Amino acid sequence: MRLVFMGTPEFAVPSLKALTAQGHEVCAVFTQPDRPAGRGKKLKPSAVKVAAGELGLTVFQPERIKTPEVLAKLQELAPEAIIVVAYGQILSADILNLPPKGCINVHASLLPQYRGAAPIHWAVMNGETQTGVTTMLMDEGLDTGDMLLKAVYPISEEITTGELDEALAHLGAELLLKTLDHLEQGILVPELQTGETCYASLLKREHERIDWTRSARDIHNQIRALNPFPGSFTTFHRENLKIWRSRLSDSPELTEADNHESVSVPGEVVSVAKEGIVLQTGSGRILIQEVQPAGKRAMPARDFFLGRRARVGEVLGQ
RNA sequence: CGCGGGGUGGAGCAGCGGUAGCUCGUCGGGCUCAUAACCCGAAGGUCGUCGGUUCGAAUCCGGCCCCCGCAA
Repeated sequence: MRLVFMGTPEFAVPSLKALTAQGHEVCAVFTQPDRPAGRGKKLKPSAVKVAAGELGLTVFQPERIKTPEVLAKLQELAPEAIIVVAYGQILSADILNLPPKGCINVHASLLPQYRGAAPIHWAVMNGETQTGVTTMLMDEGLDTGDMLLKAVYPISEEITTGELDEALAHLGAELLLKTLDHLEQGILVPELQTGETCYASLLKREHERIDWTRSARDIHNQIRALNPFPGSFTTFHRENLKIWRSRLSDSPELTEADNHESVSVPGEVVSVAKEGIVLQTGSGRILIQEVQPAGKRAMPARDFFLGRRARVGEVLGQ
């Protein structure tokens, strides 16, 4: 099928590669313009731009997609369908109506749950036990189009957003191929989104700070939800400290610490063990395994606390 | 030139002008039914790099390389 692909981050790359590998004709790739990123405000190309370059595809990076020039270009390209995977710009009705077979979007959640920008982060943050990917026929709303196909994926207790993102990116790519296949066969049955919906908004700085009065499970979910980006943080000795990895159960140190009946306040260091350090929370205790102090690289929590001479009884987040 | 922190034995840190120290790890020995616990001992460092100041620099000054936090 003759297609135009629109996508930006790493999540979209497997879909793009799958399309070309399957023999679809990707006549153009649209992605966000290179943005200043990293320390020196250097311009950085998007993951999709890099992949498209490797595949030898034509790339367009309009600052705004909703211009007459871009519309004219799309008309000239005359795709049968436009594939959109985490592009980052809202398409106008003119574009949505342009391809005869419509605009198809791959979204990283089981719609109508977690519409919006950060569906994976929020699914993990909220402690969901499963999520998935959905393909839909785009309309003018935010992830409100009629659903085409879905694929379910479990969220284990230890998986991080980064790991889940990668898994769903590949699952999404497969689902996209299947969707196009069914589309060509004419056996797709678009399904209206009904029932309970929720939105996954962009993360804000306050979502990153750890509130030690919450439960150990909530905090663990937060930590893995924000790994590998942007990270959860707390403070120690008045410095910011990112927490990258934690564990709830299956730890001798944890169960042993739980047996002590000592009174601890949320955020207090209960013990320093081989696997990391055990902290008290508002409900239960959590093992912190990997941390990163400001200006340093990530390191085992044990190394950090030994080097900084942390003691049992000190309190984080103050 | 966006703001800022840092590069010291295997790891994490301290030292900030006078021949390098702490915790952990490692190795050897001891205690113990046993141990990731405890005790004794040992090995291991051109202090990122180049140059300058000085009687003398990890420590002061300048260049370069590398790592990271914030902001975008």
